[in-house]
Amino acid sequence: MAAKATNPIPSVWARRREPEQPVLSRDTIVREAIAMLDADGVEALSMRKLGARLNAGATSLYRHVATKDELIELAVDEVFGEIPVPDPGAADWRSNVAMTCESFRATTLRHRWLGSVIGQAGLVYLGPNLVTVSERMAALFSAAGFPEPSRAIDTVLSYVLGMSTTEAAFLTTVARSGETEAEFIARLMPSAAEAVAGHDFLADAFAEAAADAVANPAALRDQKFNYGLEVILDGLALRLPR
Amino acid sequence: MAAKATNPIPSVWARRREPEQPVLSRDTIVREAIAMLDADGVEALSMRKLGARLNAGATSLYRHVATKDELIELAVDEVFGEIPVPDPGAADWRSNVAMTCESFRATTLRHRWLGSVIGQAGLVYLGPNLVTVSERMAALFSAAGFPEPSRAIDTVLSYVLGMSTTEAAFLTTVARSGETEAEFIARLMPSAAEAVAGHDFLADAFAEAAADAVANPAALRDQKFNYGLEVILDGLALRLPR
DNA sequence: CGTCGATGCGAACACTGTACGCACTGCGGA
DNA sequence: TCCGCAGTGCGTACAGTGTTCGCATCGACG
Repeated sequence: MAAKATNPIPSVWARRREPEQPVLSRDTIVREAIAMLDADGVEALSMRKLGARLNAGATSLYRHVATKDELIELAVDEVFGEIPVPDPGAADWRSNVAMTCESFRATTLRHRWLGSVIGQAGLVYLGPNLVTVSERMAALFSAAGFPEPSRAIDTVLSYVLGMSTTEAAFLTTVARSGETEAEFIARLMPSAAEAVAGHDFLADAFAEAAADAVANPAALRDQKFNYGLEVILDGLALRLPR
Repeated sequence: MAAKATNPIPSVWARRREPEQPVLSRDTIVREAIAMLDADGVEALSMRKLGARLNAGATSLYRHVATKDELIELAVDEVFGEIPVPDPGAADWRSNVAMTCESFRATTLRHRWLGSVIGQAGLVYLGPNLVTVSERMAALFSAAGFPEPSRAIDTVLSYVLGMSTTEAAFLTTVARSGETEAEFIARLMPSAAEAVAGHDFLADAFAEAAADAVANPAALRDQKFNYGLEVILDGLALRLPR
């Protein structure tokens, strides 16, 4: 009874060697979960696989994390910690806000699962890192003299979230195809052309953009993002007093 | 061998009575899937339950739909068909675009799963209804004289998608709590206050908005949405020639 | 009447998240 | 020195999941 069948002779040599491994803790679990999410997307994260990566049984994780959803919440807030927001004095408010938005976008594209899980759960997390980002953005807009900083924040963040989530989803599809972005777009072209056939305005836009799209897709996405960002910053500027 | 053990005596009376039911077809499947998604959200949709609702076995659905993901794609495009886009001549371009955005938002809030599945799969669907919406929006911006209609479309749609996805996720959480929106917010207040404590700008904003938030949450959401929309329309207006 | 393509479906496979209870550890107190 | 205890890991099990496969049955057509 004292010795299991699989380990009949409990000798000194057989005891305690795992502690070389970094021990199971909430932080290591979250870190490894983020690594898995980055590598294979949100539907590839399973508690069993995550446990295996940590040399642990699947159900051991539940000692440190209440549920898989909670684990994902933790991962989301962890990732929000990667978004730097400059101090109000760093530059003019437009540059400061623009830089923050670029960082947000970069983070969303680096962790392409972010947008989709935010879409599922909303921004109701109230995790410390998200709160910090919000606070520092509020500081930016307040210093610039905006009467309703939180309105401005909501506007800007909604745009960035919507745009970069769409981008991330697209890039995920591309990655899954095993092709480069340009190859994928080239392969998509015929069916896209067919889809817009008969729709005059879209057909025009398609004809114009097609060449650039395969030539330098990433640059095109950057331009698209920046166009919308400038539109919003212009619109906000009109709301500054005087 | 001709008669199964479960149905030993094939009599006339036991034969063919289901055809009273509307027959299994792609359209009825998609329609019923949307109903289930609306009722219980995306993670409550399973092929077995959907089959049961249609008085069919789970695997029968695969005769009409290649995969669950494809079924969801079909559901998404179906729902895009609910978004009316006015003709360019209906009113001035600002009103036309604003109406379209309101419709988009309303549809996203009516089908609260929409945002989250778009976040997962992107807008690469190219379904006919999405194409139609895009075409008609392009017509709107072109008629107004915008030099780059598709850029304007992307900007506006990204904002609406981001904002209403966040809204929908929040409303889903509320619905799951069984409370009204105001009750839920009231219950959330203490932990929100704790989360923003020590963050001066957020604490200010919180103190200002707290009362309105419980008094009329829906109106507050409307205002928030319209603020951002007006910002973007202002920004776009600056890009009109002359 | 016989054949054929389309349709429905039961069983099975490989997974999933998670509840439960047992085994083992190191530590504080008697 | 020993005991008990709190914390941690994990094997097992359950109720589901999406999807494949092969068989049964149907209406239509030659």
